[in-house]
Amino acid sequence: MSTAGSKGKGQGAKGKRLKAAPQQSRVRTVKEIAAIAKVSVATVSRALQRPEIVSEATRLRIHEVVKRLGYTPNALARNLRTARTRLIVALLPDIANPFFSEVIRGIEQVAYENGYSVLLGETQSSLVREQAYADMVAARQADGIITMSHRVPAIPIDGRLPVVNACEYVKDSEISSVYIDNVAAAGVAVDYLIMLGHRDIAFIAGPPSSPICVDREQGYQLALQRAKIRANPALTTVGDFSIEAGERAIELLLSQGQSFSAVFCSNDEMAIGAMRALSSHGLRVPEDISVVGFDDIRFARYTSPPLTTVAQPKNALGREAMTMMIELLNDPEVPPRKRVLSADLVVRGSTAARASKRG
Amino acid sequence: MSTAGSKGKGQGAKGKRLKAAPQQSRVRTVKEIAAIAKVSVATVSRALQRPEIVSEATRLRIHEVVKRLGYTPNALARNLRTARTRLIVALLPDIANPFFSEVIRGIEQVAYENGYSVLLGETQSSLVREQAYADMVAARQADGIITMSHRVPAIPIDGRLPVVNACEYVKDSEISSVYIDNVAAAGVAVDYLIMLGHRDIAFIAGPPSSPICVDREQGYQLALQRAKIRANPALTTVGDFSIEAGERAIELLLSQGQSFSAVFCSNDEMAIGAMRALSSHGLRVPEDISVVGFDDIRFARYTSPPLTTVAQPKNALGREAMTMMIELLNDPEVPPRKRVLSADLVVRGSTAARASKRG
DNA sequence: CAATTTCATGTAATCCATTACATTGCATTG
DNA sequence: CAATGCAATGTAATGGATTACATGAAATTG
Repeated sequence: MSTAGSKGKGQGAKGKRLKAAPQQSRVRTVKEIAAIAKVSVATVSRALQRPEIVSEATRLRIHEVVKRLGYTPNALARNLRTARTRLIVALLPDIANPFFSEVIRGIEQVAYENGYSVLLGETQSSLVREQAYADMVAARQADGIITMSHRVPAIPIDGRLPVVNACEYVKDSEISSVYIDNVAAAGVAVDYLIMLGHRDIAFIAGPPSSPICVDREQGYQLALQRAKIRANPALTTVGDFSIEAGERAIELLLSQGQSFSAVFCSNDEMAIGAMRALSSHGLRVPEDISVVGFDDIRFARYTSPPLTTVAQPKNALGREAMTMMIELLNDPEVPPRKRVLSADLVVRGSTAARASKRG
Repeated sequence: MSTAGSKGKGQGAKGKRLKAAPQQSRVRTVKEIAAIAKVSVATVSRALQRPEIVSEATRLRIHEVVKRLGYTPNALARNLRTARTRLIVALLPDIANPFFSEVIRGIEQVAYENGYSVLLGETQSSLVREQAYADMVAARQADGIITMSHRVPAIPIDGRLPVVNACEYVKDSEISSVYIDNVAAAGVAVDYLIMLGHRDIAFIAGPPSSPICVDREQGYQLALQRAKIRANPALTTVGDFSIEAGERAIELLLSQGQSFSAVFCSNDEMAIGAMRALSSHGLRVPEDISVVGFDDIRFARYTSPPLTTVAQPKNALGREAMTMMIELLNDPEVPPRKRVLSADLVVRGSTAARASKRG
């Protein structure tokens, strides 16, 4: 069932080496433009940077030449001089993760609107790679870093670190962060399950190294307390945010003979895994077990049943992070901020009132 | 159900402007390192670039100073001099698309392994943005472009364009491309449906502007011909690769009263949409209708039923594209190649033998 | 031992645009 | 009309590294 596979062929047809066609169009420099337009390089630069301070006649002349020769100023030279690259590193563990890819989209949008570009910093959770990207800032190849992990990369420069934290947050009060109130959001989700009559609510946590996971767990605990439900520690398991982790968590609970009528998961992937594992054990969602996820990734509404989940404002998180970054770069004196966006519970088909009788 | 929202406060507590703490650690330059290590700047540069040509004593001395002062060479200055940025733009319509995000991951991996970084060029299919990223190459802010669309961005430089095409392909024989044989791959999928006894096979096509979509449709047509099945044009509809498009396509077919026992979709999202629409009409997959997708995105195996689909080697496509790009940058003389990777049909639960009797 | 390499290092040009400072000419003002 | 200001443009310094070319010393060769 494999559909062929061929190597590229060797030498191209006319593989002679045409030595860059004698086409008159080499790479241009200000100097050439200046010479042709009969002005100094300074004037060319000014005509391009701040046209209003150049007389109309010269300006038009220069622009004509620039256009005719297709001149584009060398960004490297400019950046070296101005000490700004207009590049921002977006540091994230995994670009294929649907949550992060939505966030990065928000980042990209605001970046584009402001003349910045985004450098992809996929770390695969490796500290080495994280550091490698942080070093790009030190090497002045990027102006700042938006990190989606809970670590603040060490950048050996002094003064204000050009770092903004998104989704996750760090204790460091010098670092601006955007995130949601995970304790509250998780609480809302669990409140809802309780309202549906569930009392034995399992929790699939994320890696405890990340503060947001701790918060979500705390939200879960607090919600139970509010409802005067004694939390059963055996109902809490830890996963790594993968679909498989969700499956394993359910397998574990079932194999231990735990009794529960609902599961709250720290992210949607684990919820999807959980739903799969449940149905493969003949348990129906939501009739037998209700499932709630977290994030509201693109596919959450297309699972069957559609997943009830806490919707993070993914795009807004990204947009806001980039906005803060630009603010910070424009004025290193602006005080760091911790910005909290709101998250909403989206009720879909994976949750239902607790069945009158059942484990 | 909303969880708070707060603005940052105005002036910071000690908002005086501390004039970059007297901490002795400013940004360093070769000059300083050279002065401290009592050598010339050339020697420092050499000690860092090609340590082997510097005597051991000096090398160690320089490295010691570099380390002690935490010196990182200014990448902008280096890039300006060497005319290389080691940055590659990855041009794609949508980073949140799970197919592309896997490809870009492959790109990122090879880039990282070779000391390159990836600049995210999300275009939202806008020509303006596509051009904006292409211009970054002209401005020497990036070394090349890997495009995942079927257009070749216009870069006003001469000689070999530093462009590689991934997933899609362009006619231009001067541009290297990596892709799968879409005609064959689609054919394999449809052959399989035919083998299961299906004869009325609907096809949900993608945007005809893209060559790969044309190819997939052709593969579908050819497979029918091979089986001597007269293609029913009414069974082919066009979508835009979105889940909603898949739903709409099915709605349309059903409302027209078309009869079919299988649907082949040009991508997985549309297949997911199709499955939803089918089941919302009380049609069971695969008992009543078989569904086949294309791409094998991460979630394909987690739909219910799990989706039978043509698995594109997403990571390999990305890796290969970046590999070609590096080759091309290292030697602009290497002839352009068209590299075809193999794709395999992955049979899961959304396909079954045609029911003995049924529309 | 003189002649020739080789090795290690230094000097200075170079990459290309930005911009501080200098200059020129003209208009305004008292 | 001299003095002053401003507008337009030019000259040259600057950003920070890389590297071609130059130099001196040590090693090799005949």
